[in-house]
Amino acid sequence: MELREKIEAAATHAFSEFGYKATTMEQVARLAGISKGAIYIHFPSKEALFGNMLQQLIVRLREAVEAELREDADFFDNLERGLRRVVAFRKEHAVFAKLAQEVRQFGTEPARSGLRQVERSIVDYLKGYLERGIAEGDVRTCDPEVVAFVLLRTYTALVNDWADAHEPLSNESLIALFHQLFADGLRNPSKMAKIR
Amino acid sequence: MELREKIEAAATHAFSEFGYKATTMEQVARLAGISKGAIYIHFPSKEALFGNMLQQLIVRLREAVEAELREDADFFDNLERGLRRVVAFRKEHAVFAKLAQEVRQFGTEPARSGLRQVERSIVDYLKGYLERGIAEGDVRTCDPEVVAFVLLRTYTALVNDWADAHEPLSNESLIALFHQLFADGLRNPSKMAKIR
DNA sequence: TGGTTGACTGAATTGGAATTTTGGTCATTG
DNA sequence: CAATGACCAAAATTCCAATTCAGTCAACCA
Repeated sequence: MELREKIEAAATHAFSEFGYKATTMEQVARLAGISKGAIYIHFPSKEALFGNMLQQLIVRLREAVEAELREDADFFDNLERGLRRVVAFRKEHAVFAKLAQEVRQFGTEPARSGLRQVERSIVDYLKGYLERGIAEGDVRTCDPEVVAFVLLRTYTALVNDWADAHEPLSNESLIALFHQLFADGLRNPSKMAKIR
Repeated sequence: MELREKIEAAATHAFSEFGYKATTMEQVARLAGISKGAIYIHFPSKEALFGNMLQQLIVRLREAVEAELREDADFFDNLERGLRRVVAFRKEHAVFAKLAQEVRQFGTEPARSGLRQVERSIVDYLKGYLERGIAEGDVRTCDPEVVAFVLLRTYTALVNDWADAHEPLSNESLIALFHQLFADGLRNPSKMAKIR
């Protein structure tokens, strides 16, 4: 295992467990079995190490989702497949929840801007995916940027905030809810005649 | 004008402008043109004064929305009417945004629990409204509690957070977006055949 | 001698003592 | 006797000393 990879693994572990500000470079070094100075041969700063981790997580998540998609399936089928893969990643994206909590509690600036960047990546990805859906005629014409934003925020609200005051949603309920809300809408199809 | 009403008006004004922790009882008294002690004849504590204001705002908002609803209109028409009334309330519900910002910045506990209560009121109201929509057959069967939660969170995300990184949405775009997302869903109706 | 270390530095953060502000009370007053 | 504002205890804020920690670099090997 390359030294760089050892550092990356140690950093991911530490940041995931303790958040940004509570993990020290000393700690990462010890976890990687090297000294603090050696980290700086591979990464110029703590923020760079952190950014690198987020980048990698995003890439891994995207690759996992993409492996799940089917060329021949329609947009909503694939949305469901992707969502199913994402919720299975609980362990991996617990970091994001941890960091969000840190931002709420301490306002740690690098954690905040890191999360902003993660949000941008995800919204951009969803946006491109929606654009393809529209081009192929599966999705109604809409502003893909806003819709992507709403999809992500709905997901995080349901996964992170809903459980504050309710039983947490099972993965299946979450997927069913998304399908019901966004694919088909709330309108009762047997009353379609009532549309003005 | 009753003394109590004067105090309420002064409190609403102060809390709206400065948030919870930055408004002092002295200040409210001065704004109401009375002395600090006099407030305590009508309200037992600062928190009570604050809670009273939130309560009133909620009631006024609900009444304004309800005045807009039509017995003979279907669920989604009425949702649109209500939403239109709510967005016209910008001035009034700026307090909520102000308080949310205070909670993020300082974590002021009374502001946090006040907002929790406001959220509960609104979700409860939406829930009842959804239940009627389901009973009357306008709305597809669904869990009204989760859906109410998602509707509110989507609204606040679009009104409060979307503008952090984009042009703010016009009232009309917001209403159109809600209609498109939740009433009809994203699925392109001309491809309905593709549903498995 | 190139790669690694860990003592070192200055900037940032923390803890807590001293000081100020403020929610709430109540004897006094007009 | 309704209203006031001086007063009190508690909470918040301000300092400042002590500590922590990101990042550096002279010394140290292998």
